[in-house]
Amino acid sequence: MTRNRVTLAYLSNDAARKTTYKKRKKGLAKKVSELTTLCGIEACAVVFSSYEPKPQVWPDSKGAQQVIARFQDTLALDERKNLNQESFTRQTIAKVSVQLKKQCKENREKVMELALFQCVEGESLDDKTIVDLDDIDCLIQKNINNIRNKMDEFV
Amino acid sequence: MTRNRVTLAYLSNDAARKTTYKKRKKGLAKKVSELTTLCGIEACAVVFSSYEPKPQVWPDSKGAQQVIARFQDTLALDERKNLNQESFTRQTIAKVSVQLKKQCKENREKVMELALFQCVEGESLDDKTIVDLDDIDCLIQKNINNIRNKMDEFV
DNA sequence: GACCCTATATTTAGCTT
DNA sequence: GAAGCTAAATATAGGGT
Repeated sequence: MTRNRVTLAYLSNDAARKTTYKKRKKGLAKKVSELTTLCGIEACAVVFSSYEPKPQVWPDSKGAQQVIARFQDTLALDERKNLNQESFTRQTIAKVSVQLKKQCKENREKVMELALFQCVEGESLDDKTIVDLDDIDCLIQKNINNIRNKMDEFV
Repeated sequence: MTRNRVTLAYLSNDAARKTTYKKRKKGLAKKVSELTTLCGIEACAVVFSSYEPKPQVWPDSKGAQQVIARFQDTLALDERKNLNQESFTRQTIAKVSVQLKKQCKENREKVMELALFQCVEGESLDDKTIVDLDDIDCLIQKNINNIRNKMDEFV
């Protein structure tokens, strides 16, 4: 007698698939039951098949519904946490964005002061040493855009 | 070495319970996975324990949610069917109740005819053979009440 | 095809490290 | 207390009825 050497793939033989389904369904139910009693925990399983008109559930319809309700509660909770996390991140990014703008403005003013000072001193204006204000504007805008993109990841 | 001889009851030993939980949780997950792949069906399992902050679900959160959604759809459908069944039963009982009342009325009339006939014939009225109309009323009322009670089971 | 049987595969309790 | 080991228990594929 050659015995089982499972290949763990979809059983294309209809009859074999059905018998295996029935056997393993029973086994699964037992495992769920044992896990709950041995460990004193809540568990459920739901199985749909074309062999039965209704879904098969363990420990029973009501018990499964209770476990499912609890599961969905945790999902809802996670959702809220994520929303909180998201709004927190948005706020943080918004704050940092404002600070950056302010800082850029201050820097720009300092550069202008420096340029003015350089003019007053009568030194010849070297294009390589003097910072181009348009370049600074461009950098500022780039930074702000980066921050905006980061924010958009959370929308 | 004395090996396992399971009693299939809550494991009061904390450490043993935890290791058993971890092992059997893994086993359960495998069983769910195997059942779905071998038989090409939908299945899920949900487990709550104090060993993990979140519920453990298979095949994964999304997959489990799909199976659960389908399960809850069938529940809703059953609910609707039951409601239909209930209203059908109510209607049937109401009809039968009306029929019974009518029948009782007819019976009462027949009894009255009989009593009248007995008087006309001039026979001495024997209290034991003549039916008491109040008793009949009482019986009719009892029957109607019984039917009402049956109806109330479906409310 | 459903149900039982049993050889074999798989799971797991109790150890050990 | 996690991770690995192994004997024993359990699940089940394949076969028979």
